[in-house]
Amino acid sequence: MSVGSSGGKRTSPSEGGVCAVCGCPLRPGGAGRPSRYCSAACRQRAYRARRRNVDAPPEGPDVAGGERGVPHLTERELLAWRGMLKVQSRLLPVLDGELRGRAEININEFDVLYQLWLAPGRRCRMKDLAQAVLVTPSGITRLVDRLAERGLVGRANSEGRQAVEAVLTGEGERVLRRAMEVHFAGVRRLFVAHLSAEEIDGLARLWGRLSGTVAP
Amino acid sequence: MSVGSSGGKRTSPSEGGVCAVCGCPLRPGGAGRPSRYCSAACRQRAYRARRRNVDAPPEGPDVAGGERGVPHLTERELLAWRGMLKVQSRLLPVLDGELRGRAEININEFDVLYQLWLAPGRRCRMKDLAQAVLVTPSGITRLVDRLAERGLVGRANSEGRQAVEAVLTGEGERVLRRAMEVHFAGVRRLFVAHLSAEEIDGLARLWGRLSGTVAP
DNA sequence: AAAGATTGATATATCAATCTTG
DNA sequence: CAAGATTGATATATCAATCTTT
Repeated sequence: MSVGSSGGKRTSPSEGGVCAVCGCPLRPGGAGRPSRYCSAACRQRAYRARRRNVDAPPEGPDVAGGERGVPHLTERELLAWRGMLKVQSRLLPVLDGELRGRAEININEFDVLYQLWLAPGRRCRMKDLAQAVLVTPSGITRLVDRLAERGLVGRANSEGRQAVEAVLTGEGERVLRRAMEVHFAGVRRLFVAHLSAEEIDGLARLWGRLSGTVAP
Repeated sequence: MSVGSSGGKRTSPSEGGVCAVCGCPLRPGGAGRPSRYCSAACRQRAYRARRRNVDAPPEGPDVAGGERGVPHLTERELLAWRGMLKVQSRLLPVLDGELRGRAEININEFDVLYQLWLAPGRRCRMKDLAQAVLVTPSGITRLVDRLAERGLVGRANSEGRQAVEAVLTGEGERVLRRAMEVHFAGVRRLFVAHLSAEEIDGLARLWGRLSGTVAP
């Protein structure tokens, strides 16, 4: 494919489909991409047929390499910033996977249960919960919906107030205890274990200072 | 609403709708939630009618507060970890918004253009690009699709190789230069400006060490 | 009217499968 | 077949609007 192509659409498989090579009916197929061929052999045959009429693909423009420094930041500062992004986006999927696999909740659901558990009375208004979990109001509504369907939290509208509160249930607390066991062990193994006591202190101080700079 | 309710569904607005109070036809309405009332007045009337037959909602279980320490981590270690999550998830939406508003790309699209710009020949295989941008293979396919539709990158399949390469176009580089101006100024203002030189160095070193611990 | 919660539409990521090519 | 890329289905977040209650 040549430069500038945006990978245009190919012919879609016919409805209720037959193999594009031999015409055999295709298996119904469940999730994932639907197949156009009844077997790997037919797929190969189609490939070889295509190969016969292609010519060498044109080259893309080879822009000369130049400066790579970025505006406004030194290399060191760039590393301090992008390193954080990298570390976090490598670690979070691992921690999320551990929770899904061993505690049946994802990492955002964990955060909701954890924040409720921290709060006095194991309860928190939706608005404050959204702040703590770092999602939007609609995000917290749907997170709580999912957890409520499983009986891990309830909704309360105590004393005729406008605000709705989410409340951690007994079952929710049981799930959370198991999840904390898994999750915080993971945080230690993947993050804390690689840092010195001074670095831990330094980070804790530094995050505290930065948290003040972008208001919630 | 009482505890344990999961906020069950309400009657949905009738198709092609009329006001639930006065029966007037509803305005067609564009995005967002469709309305059930023709005016705020009718909405209020429905509310007052509902109010007449509700009794005090039952209270939720008020679990006694207990221990709040978490397993496996000290308080300090917990701060060092959760502070990073908090700072990053507060800063990223701001930086994303700045890019969308002033450079017409989002922060993941920025990352793709930036990584291509860093690479020799302004080009990079899809697989390596996915690694650099920290998304899955299907994620990078779709990101490049979007950018290619706008002419900011192209696809090349040079020298009969299996791998596809994404290539930064001239237009892509123009957009990127503007975006870097906006973005890295934001990173300085929101992050770097609040740290000492020693802290910057410390962070850069520390991220380098951690990056090695969870393999790409 | 305003604060807070919810909802339909939508954007965009991942997952699980297939396609493409060597 | 294996490595790499793509795609349909799906999960889940945000956005823009309305609903709910004070």
